[in-house]
Amino acid sequence: MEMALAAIAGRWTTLILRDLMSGPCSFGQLRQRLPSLSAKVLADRLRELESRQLVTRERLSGFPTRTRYALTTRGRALRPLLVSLYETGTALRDLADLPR
Amino acid sequence: MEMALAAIAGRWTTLILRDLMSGPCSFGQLRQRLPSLSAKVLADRLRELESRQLVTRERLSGFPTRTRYALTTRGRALRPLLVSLYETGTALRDLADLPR
DNA sequence: CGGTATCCACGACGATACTG
DNA sequence: CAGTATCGTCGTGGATACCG
Repeated sequence: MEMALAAIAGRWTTLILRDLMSGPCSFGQLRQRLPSLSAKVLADRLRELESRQLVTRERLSGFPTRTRYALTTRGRALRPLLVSLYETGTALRDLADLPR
Repeated sequence: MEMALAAIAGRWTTLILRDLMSGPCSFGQLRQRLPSLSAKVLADRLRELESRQLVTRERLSGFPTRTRYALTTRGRALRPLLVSLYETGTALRDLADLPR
């Protein structure tokens, strides 16, 4: 459990992973999908995910620079966990305030 | 996903929930199972879990005082998530350092 | 476009001591 | 036994400004 929690630790991390689940993204694309997230925090998260070997970073040639972030095999291994987070959230919502 | 993450937020929270999954516990029993956790932090977590309606607190009569913590229906709804955390952790361990 | 560099505020965590 | 009170530290997240 600690390994999995460490993988998704940090605010916004799960949302970034979710976006990458549907395919590689550039830095700017991620910013567009997560507008309330500053560049610094997004860069922090991506560096963390890279160091955890969940995401790869690839600089594309040309100018202006483009960067491509993609999930690794380890990163894709998190998909069932994200699904479980979603399903659990739904279950909690359905049980909100009603029973014991 | 935010609902589920909010439910398990906080250090030690998942471990406390896991212990309660196997049945109600007293404060002291939880301390025994989580020796590296101070009384203050355990009390903090239990108050949070209570306010999130995931755990109930029941004071038993007699002296010295005993307290019984138990999961609510909402709390039990977290079981699949804890299982998924465990399985994902195992999967990450199996993929450690090896492939892309 | 894709980031860094600074700086700050706030809150979580934890140690220690004490109490009904 | 089951907590509360107090206090300090440290890290995280965020705002803002700037750079190759």
